[in-house]
Amino acid sequence: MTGTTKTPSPCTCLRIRMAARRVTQMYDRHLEPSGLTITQFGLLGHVALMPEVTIGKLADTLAMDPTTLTRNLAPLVARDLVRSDPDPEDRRVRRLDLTAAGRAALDRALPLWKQAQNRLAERLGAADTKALNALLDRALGQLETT
Amino acid sequence: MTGTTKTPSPCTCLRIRMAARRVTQMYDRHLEPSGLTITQFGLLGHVALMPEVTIGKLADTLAMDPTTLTRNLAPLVARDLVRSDPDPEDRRVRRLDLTAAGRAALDRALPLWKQAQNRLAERLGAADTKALNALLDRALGQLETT
DNA sequence: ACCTGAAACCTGCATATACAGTCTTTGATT
DNA sequence: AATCAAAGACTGTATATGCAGGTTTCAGGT
Repeated sequence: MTGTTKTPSPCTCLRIRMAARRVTQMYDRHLEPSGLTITQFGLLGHVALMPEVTIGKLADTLAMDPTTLTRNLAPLVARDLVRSDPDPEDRRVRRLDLTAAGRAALDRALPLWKQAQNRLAERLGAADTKALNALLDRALGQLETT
Repeated sequence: MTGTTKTPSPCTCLRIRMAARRVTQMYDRHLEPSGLTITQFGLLGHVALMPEVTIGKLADTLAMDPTTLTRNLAPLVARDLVRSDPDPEDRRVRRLDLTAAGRAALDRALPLWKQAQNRLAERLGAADTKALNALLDRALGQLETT
């Protein structure tokens, strides 16, 4: 008997965190056969689209602290899905890239992610899904650098 | 130079997680003088409104795994802001309550939370804030028990 | 009284998150 | 060339999150 949530909490932060928990769980369950979490899937996807990206740049793109990104990359690097090599031009920075195994893992996970995405849209309805995405995008724009 | 987010990521999950990170950071910074995180503030507030609540019931209300709630309560219990006593009627369950110190901490933090809340509404605009809250509430309703 | 299944919570493990502080490297200034 | 400030990433610590599996307790059936 879940489902007796009686708290019309006035706090936007709690609400968005609650929703993030639920949505994350849903995506993680769909992705489970791939051995990736939604966070890891997102990292692989972004590295695929941004070859040679640095930690700082990617962290900025993801609104994630660079130290958090470093830790989140660790299991992917350990499993040899992502390469993180120092740039010979500027040895302060590291350049991220997918390995062949990383590309393969991403390809395997893609249909599972699509399933989750469809499932969510089904639950929320097309209109609400679209509206939610738009609102979150606007919010992210307004909260840059906080 | 934060602020060059170029990813109109099609993934609702990543978006909501990004927004949750940003919003959480904002609230945590406002709450910092109180020595509470927004999570801890939320727990104190809910325990205040639901005296004698059990772990399971509160976890359900917050869309949070009971094991997560147990861990999140630990620092509050350690600092003697929350009491977590076994129910004599049914010794499987624990009953949560605020201590006097917990009540005081909550009262001290309240104006800081209000500041954060106002600040967010200011950034997003009144209309978007309202719309976002409503959408998140609907989403949470649709995602019950996932 | 005994067994058994379910309920409620906890522990072990792994990932996710970020602040403060540190180390290395770079580039600019003298 | 020596110095020094800043950039980029990592480490230490602490909280946040949830799955798998375990323990204690309770309620029902025999």
